Amino acid sequence: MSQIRKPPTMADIARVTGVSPMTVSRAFKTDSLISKETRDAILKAAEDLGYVFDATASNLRSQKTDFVAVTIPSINNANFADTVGGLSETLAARNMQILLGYTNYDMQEEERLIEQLLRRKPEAIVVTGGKHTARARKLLENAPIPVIETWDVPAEPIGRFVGFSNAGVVRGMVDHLVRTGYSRIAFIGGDVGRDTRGSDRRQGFLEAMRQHGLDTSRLIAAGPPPISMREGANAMARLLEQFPDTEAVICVSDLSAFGALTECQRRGMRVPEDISIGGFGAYEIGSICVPTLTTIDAHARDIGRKTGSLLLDILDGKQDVGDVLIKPQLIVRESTR
Amino acid sequence: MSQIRKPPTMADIARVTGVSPMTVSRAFKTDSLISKETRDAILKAAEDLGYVFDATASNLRSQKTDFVAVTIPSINNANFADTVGGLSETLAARNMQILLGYTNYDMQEEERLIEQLLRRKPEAIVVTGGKHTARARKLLENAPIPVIETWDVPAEPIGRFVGFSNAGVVRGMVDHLVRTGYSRIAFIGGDVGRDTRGSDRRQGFLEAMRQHGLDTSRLIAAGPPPISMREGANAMARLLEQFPDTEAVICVSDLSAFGALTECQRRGMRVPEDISIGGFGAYEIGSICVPTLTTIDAHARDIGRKTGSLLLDILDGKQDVGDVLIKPQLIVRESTR
DNA sequence: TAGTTGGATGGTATCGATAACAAAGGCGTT
DNA sequence: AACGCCTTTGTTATCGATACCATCCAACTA
Repeated sequence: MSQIRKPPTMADIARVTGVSPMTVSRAFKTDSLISKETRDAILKAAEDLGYVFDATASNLRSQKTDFVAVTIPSINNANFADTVGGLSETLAARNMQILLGYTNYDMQEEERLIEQLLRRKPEAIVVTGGKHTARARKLLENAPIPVIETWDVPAEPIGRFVGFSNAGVVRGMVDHLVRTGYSRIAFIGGDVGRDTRGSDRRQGFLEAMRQHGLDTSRLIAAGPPPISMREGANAMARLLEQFPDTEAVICVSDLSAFGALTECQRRGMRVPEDISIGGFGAYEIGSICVPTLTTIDAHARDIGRKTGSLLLDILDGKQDVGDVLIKPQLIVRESTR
Repeated sequence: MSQIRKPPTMADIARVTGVSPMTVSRAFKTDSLISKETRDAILKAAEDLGYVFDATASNLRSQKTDFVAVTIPSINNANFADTVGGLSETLAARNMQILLGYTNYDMQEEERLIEQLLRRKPEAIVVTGGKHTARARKLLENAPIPVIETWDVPAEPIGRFVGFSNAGVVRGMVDHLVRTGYSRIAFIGGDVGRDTRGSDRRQGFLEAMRQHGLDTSRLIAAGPPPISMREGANAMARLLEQFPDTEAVICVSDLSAFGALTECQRRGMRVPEDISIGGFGAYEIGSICVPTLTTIDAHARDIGRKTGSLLLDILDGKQDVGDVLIKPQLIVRESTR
C-alpha cells in the first residue's frame, strides 16, 4: 500500500533502458525526434517501473507550467462555473490546467489570491471583474504574463477584457419594462460595496429610472452577496411591505428572482398578473419554473470560451488581438407581461 | 505594460540587500530564524524590485507543493461545489491549494485526470466515488501520497474514505414512503453505467422495493448524468404516460425533482395530493420552492470539511486515523404526505 | 568515392530555491 | 578568563527535467 523507496526518475528509466536521460525526456514529448523502437522501449520501462512524470522539475527548467490562473467570486454560482467550463474546454486542447481561486466577492481576498496564484508562475491570469485593490492592480500590471478581465468592461483595463456593461444590461431591462407599461419598478440586489458587478447593475437601474423620470426609491438591499433564493424571498417580503403598489421587480440574479417568485406564490399573488419579476443570468431554473422567468442571458459559457481563444491567440503571439464585447440578451418569458 | 527584462530572483534581492540568497529565502518563511531588521530590509527590497516568489523552484527543491488534487464529476453541481468549499476552507489554514479536475461523470476521463494531477506532485489526492478503472486504481495505489475517496463507501477502499452508502439513502427514502402508505413508487435517474453513485441509488431503490414486495418496474432513465431540471421534467412526463397511477416518485437529485414538480404544475396536478415527489441532495431550491421538496441531506460541505481534517491528520502522521462514515439525513417536507 | 544532409542520440549546464551543514558573534555562567 | 549555548548568517550541493550544442551514422547526391 505505501511506498518506501522513492519514486523512479527519468534517470532510472535511462539506466534500465540503456539510453541517456535526455532521450528519455524526448520519449515523453510527442513532437520530438526519436525512433519508434527507442520510444516504445522507454515507455514500457516507464510503465514497468511505475514512473510518474515530474511536472515540478519540468516546470522549473522549461519555465513553463501550462497553468492558467483564474479567480471567480464563488464556486457556487452556475454562471461563473459555466465560464470556467467554457474556458476549461478551450484550454484542454493545449493541455493547459486551470488553477482556480475563489474571492468570495471580496477585493481584499482577491488581492491575496492573485498574489498566491502568481507564485505558481501561470502562463496567464484571468480575473472576474474589472475593479481591484491598488495592490492587486499593481501585481497584475507587473506580471510578465497576459491578463484578462472578464464579466465587466473595466474603466481602466489592465490587459484585455471579455465582458459587458453590467449597468447596461439592467438599463435594457428597465427600458423594456417601461416600454411594456410599467412605472413602479423596484430593484432587489446585494449590499453596496462588496459585489462590484451587482453594484453596477443597481447603478444601471438608478440611471435608467432617472432617465425615464421614474421613482428610484424602491431599492431593497438583500445582504452581502451572493444573494440566495432565501434572501430573494425575504427581500420580496420586505418590498411588498414597504411598497405594496410595486408593479415590477428586477432582481440581481435569477436565483433571487426565483426566491422572490416563491414569496409571491406563498402569499397567493399571481405573477405576472399582480406583479412582474425579472432576473439575470439565464440560470436553468428560470427557464423551467412556473411561471418561467424573464431574464438576461450574459452567455456565461461563451465568455469562458472567448476568453480561452483570446488567451491562446495572445500566447501564440498573434498581433491583432482585441477586447471582446459580449452582447447580453434579454429573454422575455412568462414572469413579465 | 509588458516587461522586457526578466523577473527578479532571490539572488537579485540578496545582491541589493547585501546578504546571502539563503537569508533571503529565510526571510520569506514565517517561522525561520532571522533578525527583524534583516527581514524587513529584505521584504522592502523585494517589494521595490517587484519580486514574486517562485513556487516552481521551491517545490522542486523542497519536494513539497502544498497542492491537494481533487476530482469531482462536475463543477456545475452545488453538492460537489459545497464539498470542495468545505475542503478548501479546512486546507486554507495550512495554505494548501486545491488542484481541481472534472471527470464529467466518466471513469475514463477520471483515469486521464488522475494521471495528469499526479504529475503535479500533490501532497494528497481526493477523488469522488469509490469506483475506478483498473489503471486509475493502480495509479492511486502506487501514488506515494494519501488517497481519500469520498461520497461513497468503496467496496475495496484504496486509502481512507469519507462517505455514505448511496444505495442506503434511497432505501431509507423508500422505507419512509412505504411506511407513509405508498406502494406504487417510481424512480427517475440517469442512464445506468455512467454515474456510479446514481446507479447505486437506483440499485438501492430496487432492493428496497423488492424487500417490501412492491412492483419495481417504474424506472425512468432520464439520459446521461448529470440530470438537469429539464430532463427531470421530461422524465416525469414519460412516467405519467407510462404509469398514470403512480403515487410517488423518487428522483436522483433535487434538481430533477424540481423539474418533475414543474411538469406536474403545468399539468394542473397537485403535489403531494395527486403525486408525491422526493429528491436528493438538500439543494437550496428544494427548501424554498412551492411546495418544498422532501429530500436527503448528504451533508456535502461536511464531507469536504471532514475530508480536510482527515487529510491533515494523515499528513501530520497521526496514527489513529480512520474512515469517516457520513450519516445522510431524511428531510420530510411538503412534497410528500 | 568523397561530400553532404538530416535523423537520432549523448553530454553538460542550468532553471531558482533551499536542505544540510558550518561558522561567526554575543551573552551568561562558573 | 574560558567555556558552552543560542541566535544569526553564509556555503555548497541538490531537487529532476530539459535547453543547447555536439556527435554519430546511414542515406543520398554529385
